Amino acid sequence: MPDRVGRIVEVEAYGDGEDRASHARAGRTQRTAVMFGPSGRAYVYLVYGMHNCLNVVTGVDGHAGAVLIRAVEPLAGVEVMRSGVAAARRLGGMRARAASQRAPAAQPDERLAAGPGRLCAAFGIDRSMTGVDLCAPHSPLRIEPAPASELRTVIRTPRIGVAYAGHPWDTVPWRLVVASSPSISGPRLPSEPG
DNA sequence: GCAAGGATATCG
DNA sequence: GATATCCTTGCA
Repeated sequence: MPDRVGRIVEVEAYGDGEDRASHARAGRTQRTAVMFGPSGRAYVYLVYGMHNCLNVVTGVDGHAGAVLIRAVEPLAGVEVMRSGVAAARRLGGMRARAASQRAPAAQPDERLAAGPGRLCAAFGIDRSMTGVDLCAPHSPLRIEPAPASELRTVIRTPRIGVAYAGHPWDTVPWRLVVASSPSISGPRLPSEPG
């Protein structure tokens, strides 16, 4: 029985070298090698020097592809998640908090993993997880299909934080969101696609 | 609105 | 070997 369980409520798809927003745009490098391997493996990278982001490798072996997990709705193990998030914030926010003398704002349970960096902190995911088989029964990190009774309506939007990639990569609707979830990232949901 | 933070890809 | 850049976050 895993100590932490959550429902994935927000993802983004990233392609191969054609996709200017994908890490695979530079071709196969040491960092992105796993993106070119068999699907179902984890690809974890560090962004902005402090946040880990979890991806699931997709596509045919030999071709790059990944799905970034952007938000998870906690279902079990909330206390463990909370301690993980608190620990990550101690590392990142020491200076700012020392200046303000204030305790960090409390996070409601449903927001603990609302964001790619936060879900990694909540689940204790870092780059050492890269290569883990997310489909294997005994992996430390697993993704399983939800029961039919828990299926949710999903909408599509453009991806977040990829303006640098330019047209059309900053507008392709490759972000999939469970709009009804309180655990999605960002201040609020963009307008639904027409 | 913006700084923090470190690995990475790219250049010289 | 140096440096611009980045699939973010939390505080001002």
